[in-house]
Amino acid sequence: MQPPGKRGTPAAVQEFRRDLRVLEREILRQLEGETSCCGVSLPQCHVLLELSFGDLSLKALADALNLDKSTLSRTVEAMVQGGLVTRAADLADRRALRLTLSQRGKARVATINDTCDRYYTSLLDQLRESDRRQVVRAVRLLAEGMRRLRGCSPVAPLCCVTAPRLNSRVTPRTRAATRRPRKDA
Amino acid sequence: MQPPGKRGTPAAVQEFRRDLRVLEREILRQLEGETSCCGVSLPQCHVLLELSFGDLSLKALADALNLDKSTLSRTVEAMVQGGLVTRAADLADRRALRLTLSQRGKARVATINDTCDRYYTSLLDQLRESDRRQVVRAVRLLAEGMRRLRGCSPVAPLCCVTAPRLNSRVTPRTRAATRRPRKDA
DNA sequence: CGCATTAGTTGCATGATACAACGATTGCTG
DNA sequence: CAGCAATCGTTGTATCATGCAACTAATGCG
Repeated sequence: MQPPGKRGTPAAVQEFRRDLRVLEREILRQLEGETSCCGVSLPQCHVLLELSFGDLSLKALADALNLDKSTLSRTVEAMVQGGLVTRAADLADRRALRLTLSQRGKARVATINDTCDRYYTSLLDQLRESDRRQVVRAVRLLAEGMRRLRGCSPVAPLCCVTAPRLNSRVTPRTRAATRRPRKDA
Repeated sequence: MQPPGKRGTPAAVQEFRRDLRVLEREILRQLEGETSCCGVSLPQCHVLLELSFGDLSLKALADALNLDKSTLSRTVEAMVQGGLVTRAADLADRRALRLTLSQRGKARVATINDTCDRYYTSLLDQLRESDRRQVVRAVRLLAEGMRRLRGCSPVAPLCCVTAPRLNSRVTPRTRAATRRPRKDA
């Protein structure tokens, strides 16, 4: 294993990396659980939260969530049918839609936020007062930092050369042959 | 909007919630970019990292990643065909497989880690020395805290009553009718 | 007025996922 | 030991989320 250009990644960073990975998985798992049990999928949840800050067009929403407009179109459709979102014609630009949270949508947002807050409260309650302040501040710093960094270079011009993306399409028939070498092996 | 049982979620928690949400999205975006550009999907990446700590059976892997064994079976299949993972019969228990990283797999892990480290380094480099130490420590605390909390109660017995999960299956034909109210409206 | 652009919808294709049914193996229990 | 339940992995099937491409409607610009 040749460390590619590794002029010694500090051990601290490596530990940090590991911790962040754990954190990522935990956050994801938590969000998954919360939202799915609140009756919306993760993307739907993101839409709700985004709209809770103000009305948006589909395009704006797609940009904000970094998703294709077609994807959002369908997601929103489901939410309209579910009575969480209202889709009205934008009077200024009749191509565009004006997406608004319905009362039910707002209530749902409140529920989600409440659930999250309860979770975060019990999370922070585990910690000592000083640690708690530190954690709260650090998360802010981290979020800001990542956001700032995103604007700049994609960090890795090296990485994109390496990779012949795997194909997870599987030819089912040939598979069995690959498997266990029968007892007689 | 009736605050359901809200005996006043502290403002600090609400801000913390917002920051964590940003963080979550940023982490996800970052990971997505890194791994997809390293030639593996996110789940594949998780498999690589998990196996980098030691060989596992498919079952163990599925448990570790909280995924169904069928899902993992296919994911692993793709990685075997991609030459990243070796699938050998477990001599002790011939039902089980022994999944191992190949040399290429190990190299890929190294690449991924290296890419991540470079990112995290530049992330931390943005910060003042004192902040940096705080952030590193806080992430550890947070990760540990979430992990600990996960063992206990699922936090929310309330939330699961509220939700008639939306159906994102869409009847395409009726859709157009719902849409814009023609100019003459 | 025409033509490029933009917003949204829809038709595909694909990837990730879960569940159920199944085959092979193991292990326990009578 | 014979038989049956449990376990591991594979495969069939269904669903959801997603992106791309093609299309329609509307805008805006020359």
